[in-house]
This record gives sequence, C-alpha cells and structure tokens, in this order.
Amino acid sequence: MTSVFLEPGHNHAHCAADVIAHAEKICTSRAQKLTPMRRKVLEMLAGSHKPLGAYEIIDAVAGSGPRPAPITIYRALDFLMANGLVHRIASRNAFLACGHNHDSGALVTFLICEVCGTVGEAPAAEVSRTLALAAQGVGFTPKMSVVEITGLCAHCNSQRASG
Amino acid sequence: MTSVFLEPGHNHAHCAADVIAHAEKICTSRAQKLTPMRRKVLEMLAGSHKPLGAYEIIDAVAGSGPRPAPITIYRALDFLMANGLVHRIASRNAFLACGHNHDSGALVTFLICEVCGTVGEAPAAEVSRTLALAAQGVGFTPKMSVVEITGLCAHCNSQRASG
DNA sequence: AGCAATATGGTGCAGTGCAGCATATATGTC
DNA sequence: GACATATATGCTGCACTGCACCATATTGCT
Repeated sequence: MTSVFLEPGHNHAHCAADVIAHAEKICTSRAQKLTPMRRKVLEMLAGSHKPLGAYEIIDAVAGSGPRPAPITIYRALDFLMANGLVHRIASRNAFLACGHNHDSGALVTFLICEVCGTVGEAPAAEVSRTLALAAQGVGFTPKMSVVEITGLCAHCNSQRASG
Repeated sequence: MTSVFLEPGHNHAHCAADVIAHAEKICTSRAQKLTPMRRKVLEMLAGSHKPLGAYEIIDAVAGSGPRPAPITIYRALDFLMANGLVHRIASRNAFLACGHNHDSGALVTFLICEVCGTVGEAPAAEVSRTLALAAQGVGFTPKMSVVEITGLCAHCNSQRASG
C-alpha cells in the first residue's frame, strides 16, 4: 500500500480488512487488546477514507448495536491513536484510520481535499527534514508535529478543469 | 520585529501597542473597521504570547466591561483572521495575535512550547517549498496549510538541562 | 428623514472532549 | 473454584467550541 490517493470507488472493504489485520498484529505484538469496541471504531474509520467526527463515529457504531456514549468513542480513539492506528486531523476535529506502519510520534503530512473530503498522506521525509532544520535554527526541540494541507486532490482538480 | 521567540518577561504592553498600530494601518488601508470589540479582542491576544481559547478571551474582555457572548468573540476573531491579524492554532483550538505582516493565506509554521505555552513562528520559506513539492508530487493543489510543531523552546530546554 | 449595510447582543443548539463513578470483563493467584 | 487486581465499558454530567437565527443599534449614503 504505497499509493497516496486512492481512486474513487475502490474496494473499501478490502482496505478495511487490511487495516484490521495490521491492527491485530500490532496489538498482539505489544500485548494490547483490540477489544470489540476498539475494533468496531477502527472498522468504521477504515471503511471511510474521509476523516470522521466523534459523533459520526457514534452514529456509525449505533447502526449495528446499542448507541455508545461519546466517552466510549473517545476512549477507543485514544487507544487507537496511542498505537498509531488512527490519526487526528486537528484542523477538522476528526479522525482517520491509518494503514501505514509509522510510529505514533513520526511526522505525517496530510493532504485534505476540500471537494471530496478524501485525505492522503504525502511522502514527508523532505518536509520533516526542513522542519527539523527550521526548528533547530531557533533552538526549538520538536516533539510532535501537525502538518495538514487543505486543497484539491488530483482527481477533483482534473474534474474541475475538464468540467 | 524579526525575533522568533521572545525573552520571558519582555514588555508585553509595548508589543501589544505595536500590534494595534499595525492593525489600524491594515484596516485603514482596506477600508475595514477596527471596532471597539475587535480592538479589545486583539489587545487581549496581543497582551499574551500564549494562544488563548475563546472562553479565556471572553473572561479577559469581561474584566473591563460587560461579559460578551461567545458569538461576539467568534465574530471578532473571524474578522481579525480574515485580515491576517490573528492566527488560529488548530491543534489547540486557540487563537494568537500576529504582529508580522503576512497575508492570510501564507504558510506559517508555529512552534508551540509545551512547557511555557509560548508560540513562535519559524522561518518557513524552506518548509513551504518542500511542502509544495511534496504536494505537487501527488498532483495535489494546496490552498491552505496548517503546520504546528509542539516541543520545547530554547529557553525551557536550557532551564530543564541546567535544572 | 429614510434606506441599506454593517456590527453587536441575545437565545439556543449541535458538536467536542473529558471527569468521576459504577459496573462488567479479563487475568492472575491461592 | 474463590478471590483480588487490573482493565474496559457504561452512565451521568459538565465545560468548552462554534455557529444559526433573529433583534437591535450604529454607520453611511441618498
């Protein structure tokens, strides 16, 4: 899974399965428990490449069982974020499943399409390096980075140009 | 004003005055009105180099007059942000006065100290360039960027090392 | 004065996010 | 199995974020 943006209409069920499989591996290797609630929250996020708000997750989970309280969702999200399985999109107060295998502290650059809402992760090594340099230049020691770019993805851009 | 991080205990009143003077110039040149409420909100933000939450601003404004409703503050903030006088720190749901003179759309890199809460703006030209390249590489057209680095500022870092 | 545009005030509400406590479920120990 | 411990979930409540909608005041223009 090296593609950054996915074609619209690709098989979500497949990548959701990938994400869950990855999560199980991670949790097993760390002696962490992927409980039913945590798994369900992750499934809902993995089934959408759009970031979901907390209440959207509640609604989604409520579709297949009793309606969970907000705190239940936040607790599941905290667990998933701590294990690098879910990212928070700060500029949207929303959450996104992550199939990649990067540590929770690593720099991830998000590209958020303002038309279709899809979120991609850009190759960030170079960005990470220049950011580190810029921080170093003023004596700042970085711990956690939030890099979120809003704009138009390639697909929506060409749609608009040809439309 | 080229310094990125300011010494603790420097003259806040002075930089607040600078910010207000700059805001008046901007508003005059654009035929925009810096009304009392907008000015007061900007003063409160300029008097603190820490980002303030909406309710902190309400409390601050309430200290010198009637207590404004949240919507009043958000409207003032919207105006100030539209004119590039205030930045939003998405990762904190907070707001920060900006004395610099960059357009509202330009990329700004924030360095947020997790000890003292001070926020600096890093020289971002290089970061901006690599980000643009990374986006371009996947066919993404950027509109607005959020770059927020949490960590330790030089001052708190040396405090911690020597302490 | 009358009209339009803008700014502020007020009420209300949906969403975000967590504290504190009670209950259930798993895990280890005797 | 009985028990203690740790962890996860459920539940209530609340503070903060952010805006919609409408009423009022203020400003500017004719």
